[in-house]
Amino acid sequence: MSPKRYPKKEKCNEIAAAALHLFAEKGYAATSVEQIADAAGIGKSTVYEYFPSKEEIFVHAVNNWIMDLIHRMVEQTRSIENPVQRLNIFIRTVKEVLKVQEPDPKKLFAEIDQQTLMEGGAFYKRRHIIRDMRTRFCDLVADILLDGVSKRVFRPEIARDVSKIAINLLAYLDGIGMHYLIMEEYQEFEDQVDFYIKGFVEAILI
Amino acid sequence: MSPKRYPKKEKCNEIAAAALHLFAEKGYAATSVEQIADAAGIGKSTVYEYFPSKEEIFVHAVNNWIMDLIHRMVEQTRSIENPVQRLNIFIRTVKEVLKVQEPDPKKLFAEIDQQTLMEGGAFYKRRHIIRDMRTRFCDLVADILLDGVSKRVFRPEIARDVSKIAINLLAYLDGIGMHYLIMEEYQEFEDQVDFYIKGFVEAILI
Amino acid sequence: MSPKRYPKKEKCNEIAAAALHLFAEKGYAATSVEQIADAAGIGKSTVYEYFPSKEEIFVHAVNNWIMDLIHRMVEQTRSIENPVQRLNIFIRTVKEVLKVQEPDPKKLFAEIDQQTLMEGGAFYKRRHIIRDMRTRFCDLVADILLDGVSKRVFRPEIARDVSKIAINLLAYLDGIGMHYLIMEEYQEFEDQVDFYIKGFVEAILI
Amino acid sequence: MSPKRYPKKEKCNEIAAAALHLFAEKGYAATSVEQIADAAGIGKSTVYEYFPSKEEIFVHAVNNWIMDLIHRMVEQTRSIENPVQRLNIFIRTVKEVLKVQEPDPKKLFAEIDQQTLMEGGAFYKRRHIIRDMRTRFCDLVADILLDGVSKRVFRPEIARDVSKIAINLLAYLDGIGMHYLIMEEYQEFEDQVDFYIKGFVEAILI
DNA sequence: TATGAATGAGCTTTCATTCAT
DNA sequence: GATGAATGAAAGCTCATTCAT
Repeated sequence: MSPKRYPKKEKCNEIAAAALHLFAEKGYAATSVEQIADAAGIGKSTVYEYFPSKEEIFVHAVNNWIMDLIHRMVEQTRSIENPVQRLNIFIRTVKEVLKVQEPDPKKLFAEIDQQTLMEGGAFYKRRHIIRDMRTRFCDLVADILLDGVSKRVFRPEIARDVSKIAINLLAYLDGIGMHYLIMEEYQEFEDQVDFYIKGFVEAILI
Repeated sequence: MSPKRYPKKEKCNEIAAAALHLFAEKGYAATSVEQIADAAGIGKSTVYEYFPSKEEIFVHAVNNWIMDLIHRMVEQTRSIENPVQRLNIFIRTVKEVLKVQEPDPKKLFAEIDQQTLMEGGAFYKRRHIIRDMRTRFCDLVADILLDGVSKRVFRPEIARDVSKIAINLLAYLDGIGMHYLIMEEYQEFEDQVDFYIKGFVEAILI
Repeated sequence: MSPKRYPKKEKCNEIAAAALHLFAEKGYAATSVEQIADAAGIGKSTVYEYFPSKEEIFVHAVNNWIMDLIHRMVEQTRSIENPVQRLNIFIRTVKEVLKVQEPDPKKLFAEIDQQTLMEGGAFYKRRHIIRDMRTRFCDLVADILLDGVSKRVFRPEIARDVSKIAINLLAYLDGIGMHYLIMEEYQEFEDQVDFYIKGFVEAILI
Repeated sequence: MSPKRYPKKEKCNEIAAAALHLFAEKGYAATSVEQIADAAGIGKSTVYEYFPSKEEIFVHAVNNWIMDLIHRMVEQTRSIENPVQRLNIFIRTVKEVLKVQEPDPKKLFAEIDQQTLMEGGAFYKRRHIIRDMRTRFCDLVADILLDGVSKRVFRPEIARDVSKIAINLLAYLDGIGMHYLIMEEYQEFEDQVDFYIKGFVEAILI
């Protein structure tokens, strides 16, 4: 609303975006505010005109990034009628997201988890943000599954365990992303996921 | 050979063990060498008699811990004849390992992943150690599966994809551990894993 | 002359007044120009339209405050005929001044002393301002005493030492203000001063 | 007791002593830890081996200094039989203490008062230390006065108000010290005090 | 072997001040 | 006349590492 506020918000996002790349590359601890300032093309102390602390930069940057991610996931899968296709589109979107190189989302997830877990981490006292995000991802998957059940495409008995199934699917995707990040055989990653999903779909199809 | 070498190795392990707990609790970056020395009951500079750097302590500690872990996994599952039971024992051992409180293995895995991924991390130039470990876990699972195939308990067609299946199973276990670490509903963790494994076994049983 | 000049002066005083409260509350060093600007309801850089530096704000603010103080002291005591009563009115005015809560004059005096004494303090190179003020207070007391002598109410021999006596009285008032500021038994403050003054008056009365 | 502790304590005192001079000269805020380190002939970070913060250096330094001051005052006046002489010795010691150039005690008192008064000052949450000190000085004076009363040298009626009298005497000494620090006519300082004390003694002598 | 002591390099953060608009 | 934006300089503090003993 206020005409003054927008440029400030805009710049906040610019700084946060620059920071996100560094955090993904080197991690939170190893990224200095000076590096963030350099990457954003401003002076070190200027950063503090927009954020009260390094921690806040991280939280803001991650928040922006995750919100955008969730938004895209929802958008991509929203209007598709066929549940199997919808599930496939969801998986394709996940794979696409994980394929991005800059900033590498797998590294970011690792960093976020770290900062959520460790005492004194940037998200340690804000787990709720991370939990919310995970919950929303689960809800998205659960929604697709229940939609499939109601359209008599997926087996009716999965309705009862839909939340467990969604969590397990996301846990797998988390884990396999991490695995290939460390193993670095990126080319096999998609095959591997496809193989998993094939079994997954088979198991829930009527 | 040298009679002095043995006590040196012993003490290395003592220090590494003390360090491991701190690394798991607070993370690598937030653990200072002084804290490690205190925990090991020695002077700060004495630590440098046994390790050339903080990084080396981490690598050594993690190495010890993982080697022990793998050894235990192999031991537990080695001599069991029934493939289904063997798989269940494997899963039970994994769950038991993940249940340990001190040092929390889930946090350690997160920290290890972090240090493997991030530029300048302690394992960044030693990914091979972490990869080896993952490979050995995969081999263990693959071994169980192939054993089941050859005993005509598991479907023969899984033999072709045994490596993919093993990787996927471990990825899931990784991911679900992380999930519950962040969501903190520990009590549901075992249920969730059991639910997954039930579907998994059903899918591979003849 | 210039019609613009007057509003400028007005605003200077407004800013200085706002600053004075902050200086009294938190001290010179701990008060930032931003806080002063906020308190004055203007932008930070606008402050620099009216003052060339933070130091100048302090000097101006203190100057205004002290000038007003002296003026009031003189006004209150000017027209009283009876020397004893005049002295009492003077003391009563001092006590009243020291009782003010916002801005606390004792804290201000402490801050002024500090800034006068310490190398690089705001008044370090302008001691003359503070000295002038002290001199004028002394002169006021001396005037009261000499008036009493000439009216044959105070002992004639004090005339010779009138300046010493005045300085000592003011030194005492300074010191006792500070004492009670630190000891925080404000309620006893007036009793203590009255006790002192009683002795003082007895000693100089014929 | 512990043989390790003593050298540490010794060095603490050395650093504190070096710091005291700087604090007296430039004030607490304007003295940087680096300057303290330089003055003590050690590296900046070495200071933090001995003190956890700059504030603690100040508190320690002031504490040492004040304890020594009180000790000397007590020593000087302890064994004197004649109450008038004892009072004079007390005053002489005060004057001597205030005459010291390095570190200037008057400046230090000003700085201590400042740090006691201002929110967030080094002594703000430790007023009790400063109050204790003031109380001990008062007790010393009160002791001298009561001794004089019991020896029938000082008027018996002062016994009732001994505490008030002591406070007033010290307030005066505080104030006059400050006065001459600002006015810088040091040479007149002693005359002025002597003049005051002469009147003071006359008033209490039988 | 063991360590107390020392430190340099680097971090996050603050703030008085400048300047284009 | 007023200010939002930017910043250089400096502060307090941490910590892995070195070294003499």
